[in-house]
Amino acid sequence: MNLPYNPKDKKSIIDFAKLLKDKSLRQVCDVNAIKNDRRGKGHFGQILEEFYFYYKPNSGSEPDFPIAKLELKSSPLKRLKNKEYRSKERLALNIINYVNVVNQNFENSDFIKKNASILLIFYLYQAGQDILDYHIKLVYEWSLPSIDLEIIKNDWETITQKIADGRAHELSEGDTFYLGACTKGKNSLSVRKQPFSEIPAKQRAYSFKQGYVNHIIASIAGDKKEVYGKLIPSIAVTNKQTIEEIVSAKFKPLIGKTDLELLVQFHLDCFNPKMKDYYSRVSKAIVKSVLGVPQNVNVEDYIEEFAKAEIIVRTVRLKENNLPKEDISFPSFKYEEIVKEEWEGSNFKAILEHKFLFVFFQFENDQLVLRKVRFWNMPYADILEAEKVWAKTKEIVLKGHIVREVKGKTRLTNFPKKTINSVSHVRPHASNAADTYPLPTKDKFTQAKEYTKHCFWLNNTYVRDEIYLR
DNA sequence: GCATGATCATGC
DNA sequence: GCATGATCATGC
Repeated sequence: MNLPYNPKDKKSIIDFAKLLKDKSLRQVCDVNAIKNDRRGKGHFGQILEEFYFYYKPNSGSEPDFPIAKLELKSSPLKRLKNKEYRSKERLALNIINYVNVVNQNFENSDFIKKNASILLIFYLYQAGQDILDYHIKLVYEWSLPSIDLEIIKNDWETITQKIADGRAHELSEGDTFYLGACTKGKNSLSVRKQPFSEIPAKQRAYSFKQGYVNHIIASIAGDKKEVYGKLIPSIAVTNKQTIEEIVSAKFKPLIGKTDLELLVQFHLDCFNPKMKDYYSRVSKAIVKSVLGVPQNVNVEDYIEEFAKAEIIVRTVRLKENNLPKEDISFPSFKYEEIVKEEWEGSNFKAILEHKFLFVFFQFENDQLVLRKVRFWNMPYADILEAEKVWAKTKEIVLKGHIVREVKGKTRLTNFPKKTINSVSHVRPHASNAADTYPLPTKDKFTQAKEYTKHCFWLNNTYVRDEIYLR
């Protein structure tokens, strides 16, 4: 068959791909040849390969166009309320071959062979729409930028080291910054062999984190009228220095100083100690000053490396006995959503697989002292513990067994308590009792169709033992 | 003193 | 108006 492009010539492939811009699959492919069972979620890329570029999908370690050394990737965009475009998800790359990778180094790895140069095709996802009608928005050839290479190499080595340690089954996306190891496969039963342990490991693929994909989108969209993400000033990660090292170095001279000393040092004189949220505001302001972030923006939105890695910054006040004064809350969950989720795709697991930056202050003679700064992500065993809390919560909502008893103004619930699990528990997270989300099942005890918003919390004892003291 | 339920304050 | 990060209040 005569191809409409030359598969040995990179430019020819890219030129042909550019014709996809502002089109849909229906407009460029022979739709009648596509079977109905190929039209579901996840088939966009396969249809593109088979019915536009005319080659059979492959999953070898070579790129899709081996001679031109070009990999083809398509991925969905979403549109925000403010009309800006963002990546809908992480960008999944090649499957990690646990057995082979331990004999490779970064430069000659399957990852580099496959993804050094990628032909990126971004389309706008619209719920309910036939995938044949998705609008193709961006077509671009992209290669690993040198500015990110050091961090990505570090990430690759972190993943490889864990496999070499016989801990492939404990991999988590939170282990790394830009390049993650995301689960891949139909469900948690998709496992494969690892070289230094008998334990089967979940199948995983390299992936660029969503925040990193947003950065790619912003850089390739250039000065387009439609906004595709944001370019953020960098804290200038210099060669051979990790994000951890840079941030630690910035905080190091300040460890042991009091909140008042730090406020003076950074000319932050606008905080009234009588304000209810004084400490959280002071902590945040200090963190911003240390990292060079203007006071009116979020750290996560301003620092390029934090945005790309989707690092979550949390400040914690410890009591003199090292116990955090409060547990740590997350956004409230919607009852109607959690009952439809599976653990693998759940919001809670997604949060727990993030990289966190914890900033610890501690009370000392009624003063607050900057004690420690720590990058952290949840170890695999603890994610399994959190899963129990999540599963129990889902079950309770599903059965409508939330309320156990009403005592005056207080309702006792069956949600997992702090004493049940070492990692996490469920508590209200609302403006007041009337601040509710609808229930999928009427509550058996109160007959209510809605219930006060709740969220998952990290136990303060867990934060003390596993994040602060460890 | 802590666990659990309830609520606050801000910014977008 | 509400999402988010956080703190308050009360009973055991």
